This record gives sequence, C-alpha cells and structure tokens, in this order.
Amino acid sequence: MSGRRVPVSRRDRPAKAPLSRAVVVGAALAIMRADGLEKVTMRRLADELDTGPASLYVYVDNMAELHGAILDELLAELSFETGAPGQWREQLVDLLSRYTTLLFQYPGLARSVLSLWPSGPHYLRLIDTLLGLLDAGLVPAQQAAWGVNVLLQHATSTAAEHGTRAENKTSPTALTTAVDDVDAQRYPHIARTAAALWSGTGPQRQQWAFNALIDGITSTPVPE
Amino acid sequence: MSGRRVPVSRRDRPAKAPLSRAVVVGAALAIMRADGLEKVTMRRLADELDTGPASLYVYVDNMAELHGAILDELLAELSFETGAPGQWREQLVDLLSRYTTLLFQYPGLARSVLSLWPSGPHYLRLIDTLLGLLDAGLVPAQQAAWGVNVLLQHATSTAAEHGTRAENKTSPTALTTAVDDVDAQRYPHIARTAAALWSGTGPQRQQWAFNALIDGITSTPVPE
DNA sequence: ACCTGAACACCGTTCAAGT
DNA sequence: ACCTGAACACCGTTCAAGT
Repeated sequence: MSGRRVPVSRRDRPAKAPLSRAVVVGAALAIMRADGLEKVTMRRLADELDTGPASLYVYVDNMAELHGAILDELLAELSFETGAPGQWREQLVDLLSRYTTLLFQYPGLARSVLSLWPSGPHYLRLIDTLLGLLDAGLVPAQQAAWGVNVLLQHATSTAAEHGTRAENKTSPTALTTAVDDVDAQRYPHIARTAAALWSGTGPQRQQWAFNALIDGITSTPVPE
Repeated sequence: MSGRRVPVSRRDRPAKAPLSRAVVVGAALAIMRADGLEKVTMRRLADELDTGPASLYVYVDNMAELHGAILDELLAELSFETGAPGQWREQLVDLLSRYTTLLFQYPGLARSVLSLWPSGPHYLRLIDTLLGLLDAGLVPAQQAAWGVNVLLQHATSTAAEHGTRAENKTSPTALTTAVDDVDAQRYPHIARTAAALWSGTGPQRQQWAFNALIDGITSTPVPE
C-alpha cells in the first residue's frame, strides 16, 4: 500500500476518451451533480478523465471560466417554452422560478456565477426569452433592459443565499436568536416587525419578490 | 537561508499583544483593507498576530464566521443618521447606496456575506434603520419586512457582481462581443434591445434599481 | 482552560520537457 | 501543436501535547 504511485486504476477504466472542451465540461457537470461544486476541482476532474490537472488548461482558461461553462450546460435542461400568449407576467414568474429552482441545488455555482457575466448560448436564450416576455407586457425597452439584470441578479443571489447544499451552515436561527435577545429599546423597528420578518414560506416570499420586482420595473421610468 | 525555522522576526515586532476576538477581527479587517479579502487567510492572520493558525480557532469558529465578523466591523463606519424628516425615500436610497459603495470595495466579502445571515450589531442597526424608513413611508409592515431582505440582497449582490477588485476578471466585454456576433435571428430581443442593455453608468442604473425595488415593495401587497 | 506544533488532506496554476 | 510530470506556492482545520 505504500510504494510508488502506480496508476493501476487507469487500466480498469473503459478506455481513455479523447479529451475536448465538451468532455471536460460534461465531466465537471457530472461531478457537481454527484458531489456538489466544491468537489469539482481540477485534480478531481483530471482524475476522472485519466489525465493530469495541467492538461485541463488546454480546454478551459481557469476555474471561473469553467464555472461559467458548467452553468450554461446546466441551463440546457431549462425549458424556454413560454406557453399560451396573453399571460406574460405569469410566464415571466414561472421561468424565473424554474431558473431559481435549478440553481437552488447548486448554491456554490450561483455564488460563482454572480461574479461572472455569463455569455453561453443557453444563458443568452434565457435573457432573450425574458426580454420577449417583458416586451409582450408592453414594458418600455429601456426599463426591460435594466430590469432583466435586476431579475436575474435577484434569482441568482437568492439561490446563492438560501441554497440547499450542506455548505450552507449558518441558519436564520442565529439572527432569530440575536433579535429575540435584543432589547426592543435598541432595535425598536426589528422588535416591532419581528413576526413579519420570519413569516411565510420560501416559495411564498419568492413569488412575492418576483412580483414586486416586476411591478417596480414596469412602473419606474428610466430618467432622461 | 536554509536551516530550521527560527522565528527571529517575532523578536523584531513591537510586543506580542494579548489575543482576543476583537484583536483577531481587527487584524483581519486590516489585512482586507490593505490586500483584499483573498489575503485574509488563517495563516497570514496568524503570522500577523505572532501565533499559529490553530490558535485563531479559540476566537473564531471558521472562515465563514470570521467573514461575518469582518462585515460587522466594516459596517461600523457606516453612518445611520437619517437626516431631515419627510424624505424617507431619498434617505432610504442614500443609506442603501452608501452600504453598496462600502461593499463595492470588497466584492469577495459581499460574495461571502451573501450566504451568511449576518447578525452583528451594526448589521442589525442597518436593518432597523431600513425598517424605520419604510415605516416612515407608511409601507405596510409585512411588505417592509420582506422588502428589507430584497433591498439588502440586491445591494450585496450588486457589490459581489460588479466589485472593484482585481479578482473580477470577466468583463461585460465578453457578453457584448457574444451578442454583437450573434445573429439577430437567434436572439431577436437581445438584438433589438442591445443599445439599452449596456446603456447608463453604474450609479445611474443603481439609482434606478433601488427606486424600482422600492416602488415594487410599496405597491405589491403580500397575499392573504 | 488556554494555546499551539505539526500534521492531514488537500488546493489552482505554471512550465520545462516530452511526443 | 498538443499534452503532462512535477513542482511552486499555497490553503482550512484538527488534534495530541504542552502549560
């Protein structure tokens, strides 16, 4: 069990598939689905592909760029069907909810994506569809353009914040306790609003938030 | 220059200050201000404090918890003065803008904070002040309670997304190019809206976004 | 109780050298 | 041109052992 590193396991594998960007990204997505984004390391990925970590840099620039590629691959499973016409608002909320639900499973990816400007085909399709729905709702183009960013940023950061994986340790309990213990003197408005702050289920709050965002976007003109 | 690790440097330093949580967090904040959050590692922090990394775990639970503490320390420099009465909306936008500007300098911290539920005294003060301003604007308590979360999440994720540090490599250029090259056939709404998508300065878009959010929060009733 | 040396179990990325 | 072994320069966290 000691001794030199003998790559015996490599012989046990199917047959070394030729590498390509698609194969690398696909393997990365598979690892993320199985074990979470935190296990998608260059070393683990290389192992899975029967090569060394250095080889991956032929196909991806770096970790951040790989995360962007994983996102786009993940978005392939999102349906962009906008269904029956005349209900642009419901369709908008539905699409945003499905995008959020998808990212909810991978909060680490959401966190990473937040500091990227994704530009993959599926992400562009998402933006395009959202713009189309806002247009169907007769939202002025300038508000729609800025609004799409607000909507996607909200969806992504919601996934990053409340995501479902074990990584997410700190619970709202800490805040709840902190505020319970606090004298109403010091934080009177928190004390007064306490019940409302923790009320509602995740989906209820999310539904409300999307609707509030859409309301604001449609009703707030861009200056000038 | 080879040889054993002789901690000569420790003798050169002022005098080993007694450790405490406050000293640890203060040193962490100082490193972040000087070199960015990515340099705030347990090892660097320990070095700075003339001790080993293991010793820090007497005062902080782990990295995530330390980030929460750094945030609260950073928020100490935020002024919560709400100025003249009768202009709750302007004061709300002003406070949110100042919070965003502060976090803008430390996008890594913003990213980290997004998956925390901060509960430090300065963060609670911020929440309390925001709730007070919404109350002054006669916003129903339930909408205000849910709305504060939306506002803070937007501010924090904006800082995480567009932050100013070098870490942030991917520029909107990638997207701009991607969309310029795209045939208007495939993404008609993006092509149609292209000019509007990249228009405006950061502050203009931020100002608009905060106002749209506030509009939505004030005008969208919570169901039931 | 408080503190820490040393280890455990990893990282991303680069680059000289091979084919 | 494409690929990679090996190294560089680090990480967070734990724990047995000291005081």
